[in-house]
Amino acid sequence: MAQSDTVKRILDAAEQLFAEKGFAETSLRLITSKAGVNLAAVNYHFGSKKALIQAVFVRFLDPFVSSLERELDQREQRGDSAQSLETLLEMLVDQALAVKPRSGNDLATFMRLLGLAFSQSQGHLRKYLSEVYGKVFQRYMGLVVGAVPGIPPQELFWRVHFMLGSAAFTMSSMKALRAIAEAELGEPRPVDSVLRLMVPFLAAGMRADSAVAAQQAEAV
Amino acid sequence: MAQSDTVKRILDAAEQLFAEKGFAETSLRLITSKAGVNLAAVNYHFGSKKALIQAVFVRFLDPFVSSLERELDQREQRGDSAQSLETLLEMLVDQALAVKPRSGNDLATFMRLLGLAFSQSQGHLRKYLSEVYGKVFQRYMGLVVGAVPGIPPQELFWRVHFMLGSAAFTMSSMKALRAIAEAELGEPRPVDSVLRLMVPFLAAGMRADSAVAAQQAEAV
DNA sequence: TACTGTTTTAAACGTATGTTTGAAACGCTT
DNA sequence: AAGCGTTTCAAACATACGTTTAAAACAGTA
Repeated sequence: MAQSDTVKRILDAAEQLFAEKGFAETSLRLITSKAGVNLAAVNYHFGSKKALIQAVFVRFLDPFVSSLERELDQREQRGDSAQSLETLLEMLVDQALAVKPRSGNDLATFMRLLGLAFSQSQGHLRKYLSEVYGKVFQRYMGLVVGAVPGIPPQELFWRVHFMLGSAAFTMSSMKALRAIAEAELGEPRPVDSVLRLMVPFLAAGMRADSAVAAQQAEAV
Repeated sequence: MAQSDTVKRILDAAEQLFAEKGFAETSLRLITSKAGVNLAAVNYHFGSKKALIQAVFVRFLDPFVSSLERELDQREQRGDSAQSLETLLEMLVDQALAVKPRSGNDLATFMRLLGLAFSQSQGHLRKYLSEVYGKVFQRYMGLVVGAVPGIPPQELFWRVHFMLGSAAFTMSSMKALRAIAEAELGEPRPVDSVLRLMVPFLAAGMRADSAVAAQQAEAV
């Protein structure tokens, strides 16, 4: 028969708990009890906690990346190689929104995990991610660079990560922020709408005059 | 005589190690051995590990906040109530750069701790920080809002948090990102330079045309 | 049904952690 | 020098962790 759903239940529980509490703060006992499986199941099916962490990332990142690559291929064959920055950003938003939701898995979980991969990993996970997914990242980066002329590549590198930070932080605190927004402004705005709100913000930031140039202009 | 320097040595070691590895990943034994003091010293002088974490934040955040408040007072008395967004952002950068460095304490450590305060949101630390430092934060944000006219308040609310996200994420991943940047671009850019890179990016994003207006314009 | 490989289970292992303890060492006053 | 409160120290404590083990339960095949 097909493999029991133990593996899937472990991945589901781990994904959710990692996103909530981080890696070190989430114990295997917490994961397995939430998943309703035996403690030893993790080491039996995955080998170790480290391997489980990697497996969680592979499962949620692989479909996203393949989908993104497919979309990039399509646009390339259609010939529209030079795209506006807004189009490129909207494309990311659409891909993120297209990831099929699992049990207790929403967009916020996805983004929070992505943020954790950068801020919490001791080099081991980050290295793995950049090795496996670095190619798509660079391909996308190339299009972004092409859409933002006149900015030195070093500065562009940092701006892309400012962008990533905006997304990761906003999405990971989305629930809390929406509650605050509702209490203060009385307007509950849908999640995907908030995501789209980011597009003009980020696009304008990416296209801003170079920092050095701006400082020189101010000094005059 | 005055209290021995055990407390200071513990705080120095803890500050550096927390910034490097995070809270959960840093053991008291690692801290005390790096500080050259006995293991029990932490619980004797601080009471618990949690209390030590808070003490570390108080020590490096208090001077920063007081200095920031003093600067805000001065500008208020000088009458320049309406300031450009860039000026306000640069002000934050300057205050961060002005914190006097201790042994083995540089700007990167400061930034990483600040980022951890947000990203390690799970728990008492964030609540404590917002209670103690929330007043200055709101005062500063009021000035920021005043510097960005013509944007609906709901959208401004989210943009402020996009900004916050860029800063928090970049700060907490600063070290990792600098390593990547060096590997890919071969150019090690100093930390304060990265900080200043954020100013035009964030300012432009804050001032971008409203999302709805931008979408309508694209549809034409 | 008996056999075989896979999966699950309860229990234990070894290690690392935060914390506590009681005695020793220290610094200061008298 | 004697006394006293404070600080340091080595050692132990209790707990939680990731991992391993060996037996039991299971599923499919002959």
